Amino acid sequence: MRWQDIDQQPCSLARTLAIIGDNWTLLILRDCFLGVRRFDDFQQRLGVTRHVLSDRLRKLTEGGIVEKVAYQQRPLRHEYRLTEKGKDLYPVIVHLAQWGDKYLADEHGAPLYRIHTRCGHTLDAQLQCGECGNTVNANEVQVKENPGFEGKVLVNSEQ
Amino acid sequence: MRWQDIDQQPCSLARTLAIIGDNWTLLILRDCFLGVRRFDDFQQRLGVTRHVLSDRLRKLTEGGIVEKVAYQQRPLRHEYRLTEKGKDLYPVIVHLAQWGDKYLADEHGAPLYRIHTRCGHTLDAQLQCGECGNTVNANEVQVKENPGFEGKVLVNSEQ
DNA sequence: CTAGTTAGTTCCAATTCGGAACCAATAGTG
DNA sequence: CACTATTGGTTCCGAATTGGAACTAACTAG
Repeated sequence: MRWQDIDQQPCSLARTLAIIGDNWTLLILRDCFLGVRRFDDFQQRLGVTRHVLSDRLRKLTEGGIVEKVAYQQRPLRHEYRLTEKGKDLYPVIVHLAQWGDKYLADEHGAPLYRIHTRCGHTLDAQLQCGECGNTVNANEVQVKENPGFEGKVLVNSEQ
Repeated sequence: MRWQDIDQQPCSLARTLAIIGDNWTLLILRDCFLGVRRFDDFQQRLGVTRHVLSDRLRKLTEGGIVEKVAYQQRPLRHEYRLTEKGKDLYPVIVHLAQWGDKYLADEHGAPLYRIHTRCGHTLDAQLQCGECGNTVNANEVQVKENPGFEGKVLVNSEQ
């Protein structure tokens, strides 16, 4: 199977990764959340080649994660802004960054840190259940199959 | 810049993505969390070619996210199991899947759903601050630069 | 002896990437 | 006016990676 056909799979994660799962896209989103909006700024910060950047931004735009907004006429120029749909990916970015802070930081420590302005502390991101409000541990989650999608899962044995 | 040099960047997210950010790896991790452990099972479920799978599993092993465990001698055979470090990526997987459930499901709905066994409800994953216990919104987080890493960030303007 | 199982490796053609140059539309400078 | 800079791309080419298929190694079962 080719990677570009991965969105055909009956899996929400696979379809999500078809839009944002390739090599540069999550880094582009990191920069979006840091406020970067312009083509050349992305290109210089990331060091990605211009046609790959162009391709990824096109896919993000088609996926409704960012939108092109004209910020001037004459000459017409656009910038890329996160949509609400795009902003909903924030927990993914935070958890990825925090995992890197925890496991991959060098002797200088993490380059960035995040403050939860509401409580004033460094953000310690946790997975929370919106129903009961408790912090969720991986082993407290049970995966079930939607009847109608049979035989695509494997939920057996202790993980 | 080549993708394989991305781990040189002073960014936790970039270094994380150097291990798990390429095309198939997050799908491999999805299957890990569903209990898949064996080479051929990964291969058949994902449809990825065998040498790409081999390469990705090697990187995950080198990164300490999974470990090879012998499950039989004669002939010696190994399976791949998530380490604690790997299990710490669970929030990433859940948020990616939930985002797909919300935005990309087709008429049949999401193929899988997750139950928070502690409260019995469908898991509604939220970003939580471990310090204050509250649910965190993206605009309640302020990014600061670690002094010593100057000029790599861009925290201006409303996102 | 033959077939099957499992975890890979090897080979080749096709696709994608990295690097660099180039293009279009316009503004600013001398 | 000519020349340079800015911005957001596109085009080209050689190099690297991928997809698909076949093959290998080390056994076990019948």
